[in-house]
Amino acid sequence: MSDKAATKRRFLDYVQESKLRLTAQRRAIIDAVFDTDQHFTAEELTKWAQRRDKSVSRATVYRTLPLLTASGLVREMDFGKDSKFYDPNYGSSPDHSHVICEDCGKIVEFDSERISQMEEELSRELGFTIKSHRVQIIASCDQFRRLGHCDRNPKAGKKK
Amino acid sequence: MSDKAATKRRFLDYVQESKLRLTAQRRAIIDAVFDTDQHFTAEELTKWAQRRDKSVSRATVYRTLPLLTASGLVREMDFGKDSKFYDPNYGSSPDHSHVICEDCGKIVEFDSERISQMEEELSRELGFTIKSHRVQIIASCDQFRRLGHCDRNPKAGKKK
DNA sequence: GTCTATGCAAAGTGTTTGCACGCTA
DNA sequence: TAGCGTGCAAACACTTTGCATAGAC
Repeated sequence: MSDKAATKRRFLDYVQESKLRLTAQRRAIIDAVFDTDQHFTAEELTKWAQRRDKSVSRATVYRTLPLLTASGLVREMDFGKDSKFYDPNYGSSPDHSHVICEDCGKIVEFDSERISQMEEELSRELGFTIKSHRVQIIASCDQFRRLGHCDRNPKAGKKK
Repeated sequence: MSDKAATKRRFLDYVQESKLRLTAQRRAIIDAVFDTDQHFTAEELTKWAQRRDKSVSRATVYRTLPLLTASGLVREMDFGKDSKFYDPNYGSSPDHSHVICEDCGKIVEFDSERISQMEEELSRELGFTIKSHRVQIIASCDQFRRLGHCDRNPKAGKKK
């Protein structure tokens, strides 16, 4: 989990290889992305990046996000909420899935080799080649229900 | 799969119980929903419903969709596309998941008890009570790649 | 007759884009 | 210097909502 620095370097390499220019704004956005383990929205990322460089605009964030996902180091996710979420841990562990807690609002990652087994089966049965999966488990939080708060998310309860 | 009629009746019961009014528009929308096995968007549903009753407006469709999902007979799904999809087969088989094919555009359903096994494990490990899941397998279509078309979807290839 | 449901059009929301300018390579 | 990248604001696509009217019960 602490190979964030490596992931960031990998992205910088990607920028160079792709003959993209490393602008101050992109730097701020990248720093913001690889400084967190949390899943974030475009709006949150904008805020974080602007903290590092006030000149970063929403438009640039939106234009940079596809680069991040194209590089394979950030994954775009859709939880059925209003806006998309982005997962900065994709580079270090590409195969994880998510538990989304309705009570404490926390997104928890998990790995499961069972999913790959299932996919192999499906692949054979249905004549598809599996490219990727999106597994989201919606849960409620035992601790939250018991105690009214949850260690996983100090801010629990807030509704946006 | 042919208990569509039963599912529709269940929904009509739901409408009565909830003291909702059974208007001509709602009837048209419901008929349209339970006349298909396919996953659909709000726009498609509007079109189908209008074929039965020209007076159905987009607004009414959007106002009716929450009723359909609240009744538990239709599921809202988010495939990361622009608009949401709705699954009319939820009432008859609540636990299925989806394969979304990038080539032929088809959405195929599958059941897997492996998922429930996995969920039980997670529940224990993480202290969550699992409420539901959203499992989407993104695939490419073997037949489509080989033959340039796919039996699953005659319209294959069309982009929106 | 009451009060929910509707159509219309306007407003919202998150995201994308055209344009002229700025700045990296 | 060439041309990609940027901010701004307008444009977009989907969805929601305010309002006056229609119609189910």
